[in-house]
Amino acid sequence: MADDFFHGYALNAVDAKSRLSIPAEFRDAIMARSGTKDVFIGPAPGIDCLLGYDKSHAAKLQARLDRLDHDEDTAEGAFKSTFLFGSATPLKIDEAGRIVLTAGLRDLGDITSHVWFVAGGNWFQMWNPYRYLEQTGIDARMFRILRREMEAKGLPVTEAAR
Amino acid sequence: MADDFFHGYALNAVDAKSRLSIPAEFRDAIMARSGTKDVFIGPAPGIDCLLGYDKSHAAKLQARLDRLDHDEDTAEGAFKSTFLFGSATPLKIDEAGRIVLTAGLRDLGDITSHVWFVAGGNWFQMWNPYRYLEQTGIDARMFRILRREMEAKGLPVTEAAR
DNA sequence: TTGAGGCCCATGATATCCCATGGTAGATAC
DNA sequence: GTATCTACCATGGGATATCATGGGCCTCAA
Repeated sequence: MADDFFHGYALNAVDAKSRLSIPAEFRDAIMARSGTKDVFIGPAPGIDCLLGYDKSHAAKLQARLDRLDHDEDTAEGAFKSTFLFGSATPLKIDEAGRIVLTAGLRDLGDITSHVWFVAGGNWFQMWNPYRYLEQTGIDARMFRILRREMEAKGLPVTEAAR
Repeated sequence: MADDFFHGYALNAVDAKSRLSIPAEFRDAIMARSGTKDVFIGPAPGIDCLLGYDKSHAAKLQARLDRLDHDEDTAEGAFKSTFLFGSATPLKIDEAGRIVLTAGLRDLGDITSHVWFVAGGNWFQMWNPYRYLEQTGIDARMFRILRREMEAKGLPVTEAAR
C-alpha cells in the first residue's frame, strides 16, 4: 500500500440501488494518485469488462483526444470522442466508499450482482465474475483466487474453466 | 464530475412548448467551463445532429474560423461561415434547467419528441434518437445504451441496427 | 380576442445523504 | 498460543434533496 499503484483484487456486491463499494485499497490509491475522491469508469477497448482509473489517468486519455480535436468535425473523429466521453463516467466516491453505477455502465460491463475488481497498476478492471471465468489467457492462479472468493460469498461457480 | 468536460448521455423529452431539459451534469459542466448559464446550439458539420457547447468552446470555433478567413471571398468559405454562425443560437438555461428550442433548430436537427444527448468532452451532440440509430461508425455499445434508454421511456424501437 | 412566449409552481420518480449493522482482520493482553 | 478488543470495512434501510416534466397564469403583440 501507499505506493501509488493499484494492487490486488476484490469481489464486491452491487445492491438494489446499484451501489458498489470500491475496495479500500483502491480508494487509497485514487486519493494518493489524484488527490480526489473521483473515479472514472468507462469501456475497456477490446476487453469485455469496465476500466476504472483516477483523474490523472483520465487526463492522459483526454490529452490523446485533444490531439484528435482537429478531426472533430469529421464524423469519425466526433464518434470517437462521443464514445470515450459519452460512455465513460466520472463518479464520486461517497463517505462510505461507494459509487453508484449508472444503467449504462452496468450494461457496458455486463454487471449484475457482483463485481470482480482486478488491479492493473495505473488502472483496474471491473468484471462480471462469470465473464472473467470465461476468459482465456488469464493465469490459472487468478481463476483459483476468484473461485475461492465466489464460494466465500455464496456465488454458485458453474464449473467453469478449470 | 467536476473535471470540466462533458461526460455521459441522456434521453430527454421535448414538450408541447418546445421546452427541453439540459441534463443536470451538462449544466454543471457549462457553469464550470464558462461561468455562465448560456448554451450555444448549432449545426454539426458533416453530421446529422445538433452540436451544443458553452461560451469557451464557441471562442475556439471562432478562432478556428478566423484561420480560414482567407476563404471568405470564396462562395464556399462564406457559406460555411454563415452556416456555422448564422444557424448557431445562444440560448439561456432557465431556473428549471430548460431551454426553449427555436423552430429553426428543431428543423436543423430534425428534432421531434425526444433528444438524445451524447457528450464529447468539449461539446455534446443532440440527436433525434432514431437518426442516431441509423448512423454507421458508432460503437455498438452506444447503440445498446440508447436502445435501453428508449425502452425505459416507452419509445418504440423499430428493430434498428443490432 | 387569440395565440405565443415567459415565469412560477406542482409532482412523481430517482438519486443522494446519513446512520445502523454484522463481519473480519489485526492488535493487544493473558 | 489463544482469547478478547478494536478499528475498519462492506452492506442495508430510511429520510431527504434534486431532477425532468407538466400545467396554469400573466403579459404582450397582432
